Amino acid sequence: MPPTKKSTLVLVAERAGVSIASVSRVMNGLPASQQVIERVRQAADELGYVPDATARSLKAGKTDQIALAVADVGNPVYAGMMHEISRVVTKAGYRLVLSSTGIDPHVQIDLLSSLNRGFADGLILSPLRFTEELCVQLRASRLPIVIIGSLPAGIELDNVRADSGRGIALAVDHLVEQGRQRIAFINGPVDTAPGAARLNGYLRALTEQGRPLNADAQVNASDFTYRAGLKAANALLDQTTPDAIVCANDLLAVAAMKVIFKRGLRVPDDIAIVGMDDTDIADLAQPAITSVDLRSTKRARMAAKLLLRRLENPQAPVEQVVIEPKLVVRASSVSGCAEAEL
Amino acid sequence: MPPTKKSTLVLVAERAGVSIASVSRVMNGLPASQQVIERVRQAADELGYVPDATARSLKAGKTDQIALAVADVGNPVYAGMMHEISRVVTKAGYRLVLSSTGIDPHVQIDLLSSLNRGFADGLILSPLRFTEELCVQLRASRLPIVIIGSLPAGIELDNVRADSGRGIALAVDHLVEQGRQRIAFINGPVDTAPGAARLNGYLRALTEQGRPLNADAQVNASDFTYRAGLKAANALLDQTTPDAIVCANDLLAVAAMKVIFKRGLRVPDDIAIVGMDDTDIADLAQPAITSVDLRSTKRARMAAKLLLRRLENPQAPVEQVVIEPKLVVRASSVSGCAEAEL
DNA sequence: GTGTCATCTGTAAACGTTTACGAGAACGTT
DNA sequence: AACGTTCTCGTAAACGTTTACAGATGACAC
Repeated sequence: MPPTKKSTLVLVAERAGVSIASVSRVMNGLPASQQVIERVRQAADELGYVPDATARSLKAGKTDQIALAVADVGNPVYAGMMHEISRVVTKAGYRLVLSSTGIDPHVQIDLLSSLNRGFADGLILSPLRFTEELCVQLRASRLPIVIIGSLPAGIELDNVRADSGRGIALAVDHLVEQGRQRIAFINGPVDTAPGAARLNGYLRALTEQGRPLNADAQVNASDFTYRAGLKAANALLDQTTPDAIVCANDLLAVAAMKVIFKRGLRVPDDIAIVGMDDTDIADLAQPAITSVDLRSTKRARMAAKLLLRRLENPQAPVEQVVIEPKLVVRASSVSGCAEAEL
Repeated sequence: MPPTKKSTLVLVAERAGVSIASVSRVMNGLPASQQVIERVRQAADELGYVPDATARSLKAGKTDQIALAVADVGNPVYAGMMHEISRVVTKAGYRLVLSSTGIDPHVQIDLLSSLNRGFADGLILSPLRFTEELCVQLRASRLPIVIIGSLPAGIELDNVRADSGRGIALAVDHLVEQGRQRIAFINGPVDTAPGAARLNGYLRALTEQGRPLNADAQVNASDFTYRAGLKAANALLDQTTPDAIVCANDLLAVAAMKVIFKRGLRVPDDIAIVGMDDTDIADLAQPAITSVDLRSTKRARMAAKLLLRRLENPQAPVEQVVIEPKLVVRASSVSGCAEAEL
């Protein structure tokens, strides 16, 4: 199948009757006489020569690769982020190396140590949990790292995060405005960074609105997935009867809605629903789901740019960006306008 | 931020008072005296030594990287495939380099030529269109390539594809069985490989069922996306009144359903819907959408395994796998059982 | 004809590994 | 004591580039 064996500078040089240095220069557009240029071009064409990326990397001390590590490639939020990051770094001439770390922090630690082997020039990391060991490795890394998500104290890295607590507050305030009284909350696991922030935002928002905190009104799904959401929603509706549910992401929201329908209740008439992330799913659902836009593609773009900036200038001051969430109101939370909204 | 400068074999060797060959041997677990092992270990620890991936690649002639190129990372089908491929190749010790090629064949051609630079050991490619130039490059590649999707004649590469034409036929047959009379079709662009196969399947299935081929009953969305689906569905319903619609993927199906609702019609009572790909979206929709499962994760897994096999044994005979589609029946196509299905 | 300068090109070192080869040591056998 | 084995370890070459340096050539002015 391979038509010819791999050809190198040496082979091209022999065929062109010049030194390898000249070949290298011609290939890189450095000054050379017209005659040498032509002979090298021809020899290279005839041999189908392409310079070897590995050798070049070794010499140059850079790989032109950027590593991206996210918890779950299957999650549409992360998929969208990947897409955006891929776009930005590709335009800057980098390749993207993908790691799906899952929820286990150990995989991330392995990743960090192999990053130090220099297979990439930098890393964009979006960790769900921070263990002590992970923090140690983060501090010890010799290569630039940008974190998507909030950082524990004592780690000075470029990062960009959404204020998801504030996002939940937007949702709660909106529901209060709509006259909802019993606002429940379906969260993901609270031992993750996003889970903790969202819980925090929910409690704070209710308090600020002068609402009682009712333990029954809050359940935690075992994961940020649709299937976990079905179980959580059933548990919630077994133990209480809310007139609104805030969900920690859109998958949980659509699961909640499914459970509500199955129990013969209506959305938004009986129960209003608000999701989070503003993915396509919120828009596709029937009725369309009000959702807090955490600007995931914007965050992804910023993260990529922060990393590119640091690769250019390793001495740049650490930058920490917080992106404001935005509520996108759709039919699932506004009584009486379900049809108008469509 | 970087705590120490990068350390190399030479530095470790100096500190341990041995030769670099000994250090290399110890690091790779090759035989050495107890004394040398201990001195090297200690020196390496003190210096925080980790072997350099690039240098190792150059010497070994392999990168331990596999490239994956798909049209659109944002599409949930591809996201799921990526996830699966990532899982398989990671377990085999490879990293995954991601390329989002978009719909432009030129990006793929660039990718192929840079693949010949040797930044990866092999490639998994899922092209939407085959241009002549792409075929030339595919034939000329020195590195193993596995194609996901069907191949034009004259290209001998490992590949794994779904019989999506047959999938459409399954959908049509199912709808006929359900007593539907006017079965319309919302396809994607027909100048793509999947679009052509699906159109073909639709026409053949109708013919085999002895149904008339009605030009009005078929529209092509400009893309396999939700937004394009809305326009296509509106166009379709403006020009004809089907009692069933087969859609070339789930996004188009959910778009069609949205349009149907907006026009005050019911699913499945007035119009039955069948999608394709059997993504989460089909399951989440309300009502849940019957969908043809093209086994994308299975195809992805097979593709990854084919590539791993070829990397082990470059001489292995070319393998071409066709995966049979399967119809997953849900509420959107079965009259009167909408509630039962939930 | 000599000196200065610019321009082009080849030699060789370097990037950080792995590994073939051979030298030497340790040890047992005769 | 001489010899063969076995084991350990260092020397050096190799992987395919880039690039500092110096040598060669020619042009030009004096």
